[in-house]
Amino acid sequence: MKVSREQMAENHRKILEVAGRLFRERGFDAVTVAEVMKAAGLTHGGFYGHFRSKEDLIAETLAHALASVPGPTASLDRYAAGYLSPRHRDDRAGGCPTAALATETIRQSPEARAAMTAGLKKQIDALTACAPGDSASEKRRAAIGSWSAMVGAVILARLSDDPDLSTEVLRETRHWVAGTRTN
Amino acid sequence: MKVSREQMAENHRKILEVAGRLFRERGFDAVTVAEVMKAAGLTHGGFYGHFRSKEDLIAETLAHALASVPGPTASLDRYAAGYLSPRHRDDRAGGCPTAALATETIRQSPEARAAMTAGLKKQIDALTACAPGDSASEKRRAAIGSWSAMVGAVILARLSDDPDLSTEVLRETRHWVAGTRTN
DNA sequence: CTTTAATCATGATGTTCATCATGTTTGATG
DNA sequence: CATCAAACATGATGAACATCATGATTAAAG
Repeated sequence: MKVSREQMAENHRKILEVAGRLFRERGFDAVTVAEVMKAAGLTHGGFYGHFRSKEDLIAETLAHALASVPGPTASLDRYAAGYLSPRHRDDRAGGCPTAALATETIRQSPEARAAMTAGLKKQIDALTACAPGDSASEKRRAAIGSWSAMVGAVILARLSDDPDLSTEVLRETRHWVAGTRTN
Repeated sequence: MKVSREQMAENHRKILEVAGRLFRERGFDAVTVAEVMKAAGLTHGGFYGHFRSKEDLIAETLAHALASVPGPTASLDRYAAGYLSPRHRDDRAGGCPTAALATETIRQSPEARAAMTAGLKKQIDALTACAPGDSASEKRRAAIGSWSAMVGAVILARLSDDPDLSTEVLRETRHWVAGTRTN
């Protein structure tokens, strides 16, 4: 059952798409290759025509997901408001790959970590461009500190089983980031 | 081969200890029950005399590890300097359980998440006590924002495969946390 | 239109693991 | 010191899963 060149490219993209959602939702280990393929509308046997291994899928999926996520454009505060919203907290499958998979990606393949590192650099640069500060180094410091706080806050907010504490972490971190000295 | 009451308690403690290190190092899924028991100097069969299941072990291990980790005592800056040190970044097995296991604990049992939530509350309270600020709410905000930034920064620093970027994230976040308006 | 080879489906295979069944030793109890 | 049961060891068991082998279908190329 051969398919057209375009259909194959579309299948490949679909696999990355559903794998991205499944991984963010349930983690790398809990998601099976067969499950990813099924969610993509295919059978598990065809997987190895697209990827060398599950490890390979993970690395490619991370690169794809990090490239798809919208970065900051306007002000840092505006971006933080969206990132630190309950909406984002509750949408693991569609949200920031870093906040969803950070601690487990540390133990993945060098390729997976490289994809994450590239995403981190891109994000810091984008945040630096719209960060407050009088000098380039001040802007970069604000970008790095704010990004650390945003990622940490979403992770902590998701971790808490106390809804009040969870939203408090988001809200207070947002105000804290906005209230940083150099604005 | 029955052992004394004290020996059994010691074995139990040892299991929690080695499980804590192994989980932080390699994650929940990659560590096997047999491996934990072997590292504790026992065989895998005896495991179910101590715990109902692996899930149970995870929850108890988290509670144990979070209780063992030293919290902030002196100033917030002083604590941040240690937490955001390369030494802590490079010691996953012995470092902060939250920074090591946060994103995967979100998908664990309610008991495991409850342990993490309790740890988070304790940490926020301890940080609030030594945070800068003119009012109680300012102190608490500084505690929450700083803690989010600290956890996020260690996770990002571990994620990066670029050593320079990694230490930059730690250093800049430390200065950024120290330079917050209310000090 | 014929040939070729790529894409996917179906159905193993072998391993890894959590969990359990059973046996053995020996603290604890009186 | 005799009994009992707890704690651990040894050795299954059965399920889950990544990966592979093989075959069918059909785009693509000439």
